[in-house]
This record gives sequence, structure tokens and C-alpha cells, in this order.
Amino acid sequence: MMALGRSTDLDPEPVEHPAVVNLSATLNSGQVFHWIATENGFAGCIDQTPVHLMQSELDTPGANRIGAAVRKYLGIHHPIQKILRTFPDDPVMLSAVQFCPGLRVIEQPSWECLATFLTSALKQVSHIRAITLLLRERFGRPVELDGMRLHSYPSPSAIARLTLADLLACKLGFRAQNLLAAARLVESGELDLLALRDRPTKEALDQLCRVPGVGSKIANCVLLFAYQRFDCFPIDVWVARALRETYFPARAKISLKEMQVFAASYFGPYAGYAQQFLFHHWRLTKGKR
DNA sequence: ATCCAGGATAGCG
DNA sequence: CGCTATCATGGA
Repeated sequence: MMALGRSTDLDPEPVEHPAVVNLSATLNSGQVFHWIATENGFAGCIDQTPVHLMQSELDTPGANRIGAAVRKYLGIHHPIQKILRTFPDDPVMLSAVQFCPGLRVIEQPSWECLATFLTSALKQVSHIRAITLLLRERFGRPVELDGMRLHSYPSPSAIARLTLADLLACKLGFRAQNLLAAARLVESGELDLLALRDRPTKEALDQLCRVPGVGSKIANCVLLFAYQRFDCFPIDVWVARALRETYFPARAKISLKEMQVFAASYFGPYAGYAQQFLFHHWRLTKGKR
């Protein structure tokens, strides 16, 4: 519908730093799974709105005239230099940032984020992507963009009225029941994703963990990627590996709890942002994928 | 063929 | 508290 850089709405506050966002890295760094590469950018939906994102438009000087929804989604307003300065000054952190300085933590719609990470459990990024695109195709709202047919993520109510078999047919496996239960919790109002915005982090984590299939890791992902709680530090297999090998090299075993305690004190107020650099770097260099 | 993936959880000691 | 088996599915 609206391409980058065509918005006419006034922006009273110019972007503090020019947008130095690496679009492809950001959209393929395991925080969002539905963007489709095109000849000159990426096509997908921001919530219900189809958008064609282009690196070239992010790089042009007038980038602060990019549509407000896009700016918000991509975190273009994040004070990235300031954030980077809060990171611990160690060689591993440094090389992770140097590996991909344009990586950003984006801001996703809460339901979409919760649902996709529910389906992410014990799955590779490519699998999560396949599942997400299937769910969108079958149960999302179809929209058109530059001759392409895209789909928004299915709403809680759309999923709540499905059968288990519908979801199993999307390769969800043991995650199907969890997604169905989550959709019904949101649909019934028992889980209020809007209200989470105003709750303290600890309480929001507890609320999210009441959803079957959501534990510490996924809850932290949702708070980080949807609610912009930059101190939240999800620990998946890759980050756990990075932490063990880097900060506890002599120890045979290190518990998840120990790593959480360490991360909370070591990485600073933007620990979650640091975590995303570590994850991206580790997965792409140590994972040979 | 075997191992592993942006995990969570029940059951056990 | 910590440890373990188990849960589907597909790519490497």
C-alpha cells in the first residue's frame, strides 16, 4: 500500500542519527519470520498493512520522512550509538557488534510476536518461517502489494475458532495445542496483551508464562520484540552456547538460572539488544548455516 | 541414519 | 532445587 518514504505526515523530531539499519540482517535475524525478499527489498505486513521495505530508501538522507509505522516497526528512532556504548567492553561483544552494526531490535505487534514464538519452540529459523507463512496464508487476511498477494497474521479470534487438526496441518506438531490455547486465552480476555504494556516487567513475565508453552525464553522474546523491554534477555540454545563458551569456559555445566543472573548484571540496561547481536553473530558464524 | 533446532514441562530424587 | 525424558517435524 504505502511504500517507504512517501508519507507526508510531519515529523517534529528529526531522527537523532541517520538510519543505519541493515534491513536484510534485521529481518532475517530470527526475531521476525514472514518477510519475503523481492528484487529491491522485502515485502510483508506490518500488522494489517502491507509494506514494501527498501534498503535504498533507508539509506537516503531524507529517511526521517519514512512512514511513521515503518519507523516505529524498524526502531529507527532507537538511540543506537548510546545503546552500543552501554554494552560491556569485551572482545566477544565487540566482534558481535562489528559483525553486523546495522542489526536492530524491531517492534512487533504483541499477538503476532507471542504466537510466532509459541510456534518456535525447538525449531530452526527456516521451520518457524515455513509455519508462519502457512498460518498466514490459510487463516490470515489477504492483502495485495505491488501485484503480490500477502497475508496478515491471523488474529486471536481467527485461530481460536480453528480445530486442532487445522493447526496440525500447518506442521505445528506439539505446538498446535499451545497456539490454540493461547488464542483462546486472548480471545476470552483472560490474557490482556494490551494491559501488559503498563505492567512491570516481572509481572508481565509471569502473565505470559501462564500461557501453556510459554516459559522464560519465549516470555522474554515477547517482552523484548513486542514491548521494547530492552533489558529482557532471552536465552536460547545459541545464546546459551555463546555465554558458556565466552564467560564460563572452564565450567563443564552451567545452569540456565546462573546464566540469567549473570546476564542481568553483566550486559546492562540494553541487555536484550546485546543479546540480539550475540545471537545473530553466533548463529551465522558458529552454526555454518 | 543420526543429530539438532530462538523450549517447556511433568516426574523424579 | 537440579536432572531427565518427552513432545513433532524437517533440514543439515
